[in-house]
This record gives sequence, structure tokens and C-alpha cells, in this order.
Amino acid sequence: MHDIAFIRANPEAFDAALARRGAEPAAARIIALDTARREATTRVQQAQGRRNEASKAIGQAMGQGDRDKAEALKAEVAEIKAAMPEWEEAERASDAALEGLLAALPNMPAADVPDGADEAGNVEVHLWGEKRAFDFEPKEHADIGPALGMEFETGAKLSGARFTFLRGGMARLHRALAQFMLDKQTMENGYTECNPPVLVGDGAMYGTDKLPKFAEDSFRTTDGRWLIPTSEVSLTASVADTILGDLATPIRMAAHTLCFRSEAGAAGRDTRGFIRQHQFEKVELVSICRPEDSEAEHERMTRCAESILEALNLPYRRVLLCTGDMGFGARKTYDLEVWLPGQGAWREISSCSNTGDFQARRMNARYRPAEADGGEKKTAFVHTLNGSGLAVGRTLVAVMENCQQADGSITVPEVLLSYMGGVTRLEPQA
RNA sequence: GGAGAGGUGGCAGAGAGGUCGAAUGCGCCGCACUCGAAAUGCGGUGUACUGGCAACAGUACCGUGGGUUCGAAUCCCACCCUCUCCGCCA
Repeated sequence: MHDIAFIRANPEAFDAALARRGAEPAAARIIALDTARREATTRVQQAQGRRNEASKAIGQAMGQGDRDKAEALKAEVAEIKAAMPEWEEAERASDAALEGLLAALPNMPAADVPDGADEAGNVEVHLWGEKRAFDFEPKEHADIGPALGMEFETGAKLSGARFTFLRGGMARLHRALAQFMLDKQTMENGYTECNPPVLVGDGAMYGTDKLPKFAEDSFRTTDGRWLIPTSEVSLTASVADTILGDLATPIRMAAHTLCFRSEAGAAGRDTRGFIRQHQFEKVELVSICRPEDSEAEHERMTRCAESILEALNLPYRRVLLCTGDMGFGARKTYDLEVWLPGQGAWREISSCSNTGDFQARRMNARYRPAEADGGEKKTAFVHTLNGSGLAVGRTLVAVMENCQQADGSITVPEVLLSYMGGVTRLEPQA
């Protein structure tokens, strides 16, 4: 949600920011709607004021036993009230129109985000690790997976396309990855472990900008709840409608949950393998902080995500997304792309975004800044950030492709050994 | 799922159609007293929106949404949530 006061004061800057994302100018329409809304509000409030005043006078007249005066006042109020429903309806309509328009506009990109139309405009920030030199032709995970317990056909039989059944060592390795990630984020990186609901109501989805524009991307239950597309939704919305303290230290939350995505519009993309599933697991990081801290927090969060890849010794690069490739709510996003030798490609494995106060406005999450010398104790909107730390399924894919051996087996990365109950290698079954 | 009770300010808890944004207590902030602290006394202490350079004024909010009424925290309806008991269950 955008700050209407900002748009009113800086219409050109607002349109320019939207233009960077390829959106049409909207400031003029917003301001017109806003003007109409405020006129309607003022009119309604004045009518209410007169009504309240007269009603009070009626009470006094009745108290003094002056029935004639009371009746006269009642007639006056009736007159005022006759016009009110129309005003009120106008106020409601203009309010809804403005809200609807604002809710459909993406966040403004930060100044240091590069312009670009699509992923071609992204900028590599840095590269970590060495691509392994293979003395055989590395295979794609989808080719070595089935013999190791990554059963695509079983998944399809049960649930259809984009579902996979993990069995045996493969399921264990998947769990080990998730456990390792959550342990590292909570025990080393300072995030509080959380276990949130994966079914949420409209409010949580709207607050994290998944509604109203992206309803078709998520699954909805028969009783009107949503399966979360990411636990960013549950974690971030946990601070909705609250006034936090002075937020001297950011609130940092981590959770390992299932995530569900309909993948509408992704027809034909990544249909093979474990990359793009309707149901997947992710360790998510969320930070709630003051505006002045969010940039540093964004860097920190991205480092926390990177720490997993580094511990697993998986080569990756950090990419700064351009305006055209960023998500709806983001003002700045880093993607982490891991090297997949089987595919010979870099694939997104984490996305860390600073949404500024965009989500905070939608969900009304505020804090109380420490007293400025004026002693004014106003509230202000927090900044919210989210990042994957990491996508578990895609990390499993990365481990498979990077740690594969010529015989189709996989060596377990050292940091996972303590989670693997003595298993050091997954062997293919005939 | 069935039966009952209840949702009021940071917390506790009054109010049961009018002068209630809401008593009182606690907490918190300021001041006084004090060498300092405690105790005590006095004053203050919600959020948002609208108008205004500002001082300030107005409006809304007592779980949520409707309704009745000149006027609703208070009456009516629906929904949500919490608690207790029963049933069922991981």
C-alpha cells in the first residue's frame, strides 16, 4: 500500500518510480480520487457534527421538560439525516475506489535498483565458490533422482503433475537439509524459531500483498482459507495490527514450513524434475525493523541465506534484481542463484526482499520511535523483509547435482552428516 | 459438533439508552516534598482520519459488520474470537 500523503506531495516522483517498473502513470487519477474522498469525508463529518450537537440539545431539552423544543430539534435532525445516507455512500464509494487503485499498484523501487525489463537486466553482485571439475558428464537431478528415491511417477500417480514422492535416503537427506538450515538460522544467525499456521485468512494474504492481485497463484480451501505460498505470509502478518516497541533490535523470525503454489501461468516451465512443485518446503527468514535499519538488515539477511550455501559448499552468485524482475511488493531484491552442473545453469534458490513499509501499511504494523527531542511520541510504520534461507527442495537438487558421483550415487555434504544417522552416501537402487 | 459464559483503554474492572473516549485501581510519565530513595501529594497518560502554517477544532473507534433510535459501549440481528462442560480426535 502506498502513502497517499507522499503521492499528493510528489506526484511526478511517484509516476517516475512506477514508470521504472513499466507501470502506467497513476498519480493524477489517485489525486482526483483522493480529493473526492476527502470532500466526501468532510461533508459526512460536518453532517455528523451537526447531528450530534442537536441530539445533545434534545437530551438537555428533555431533561428540562421542554417538549416543544425537543420536538423542533428532532425535526431538524431528521432533515440532516435525510441527506446523510447519500453522503455516506459517496464516502464509502470513493474510499473503496482509492483503496482498490492503490492496492493494485506495485511498490516503488529503491534508488539503487537497476532499470530493466526482465531478468536480462539483473546485475551480478558477487560470485562465491568454485564450479566443480567433473571427470565424467554430470547428470541432471531428474535423471539420477528416480534410482535414489526421488519418485516423480509415484507423485504424479497420487496427485498429478508437479508432485513428487521422496523415499528412503532421499527423504532423509531432504529432512536433514531443512533441519540444518533451521538450526543454523536460529542458533547461529539470531532468528527466533517459529512454527506458524500454513492455512491463513484473507487478511494475512492481503497484508503481504498476495491479494487481491495474485489470488490465482495460491490454493484456497473450501472454507475460504488460503494455503500459504510462503511462510513469509504467516510470519510477517504475525505483527499485523500491532504497535511494537521502539524496535531497537529487529524482530527476526525463521520457520520451516510447507508452501503451496498453483503455478498458474507457469505452464510448460520446469515441468521436469523437482524445481517447480505445487508443494514444497522452505526455511523462511522474516525481519521486522525500523526504516533506518532496513537496508543493513537486508544485507544481513542475504548473508544469512548465503551462509547456508557456503556451509554446503555450493557455488552461487548473488544477483541484484532489476526493476522489471522484482516482485510486486519489493523495493529491492537480491536473488541467490546456485550452480547446477547437470543443467549447466544458475538457478534461483533464494530471494531476499526489502519491502520497506509497503506491507506494513497494508497490515497496519507500527512501532514507537524512541523519543525525538521534541518528545513527540508518534507511531510510524515498520519495515518488513523476507528471504528464503533456503528453498529446501531446490537445495536438495543442488546437492544432488553438485555431489553426484559417476556411479549415480551422492555423497552427503559434511555439515549434514550429523543429521543423517551415519549415512554418508546415497546409493542408487536397481 | 452440542450446551453455557464472556469479549470495554497498557493491565484489572465499572458502566446497562443522553452531559461516556468512557468511573475506579494498578502501571507509566512529569512536578512537588527529600541529601537521595521509598512513601505521599498534584497533574498528565489511546489510535486514526478531516480541516488548519500553527494553536486548535471536528469526526470515528468499547470484538467485527449490519439494524432500531433524535441519540447506542448500553437495545436487536448476524458473524468472529476466548473460556467452561460434554462429544470426538492427532
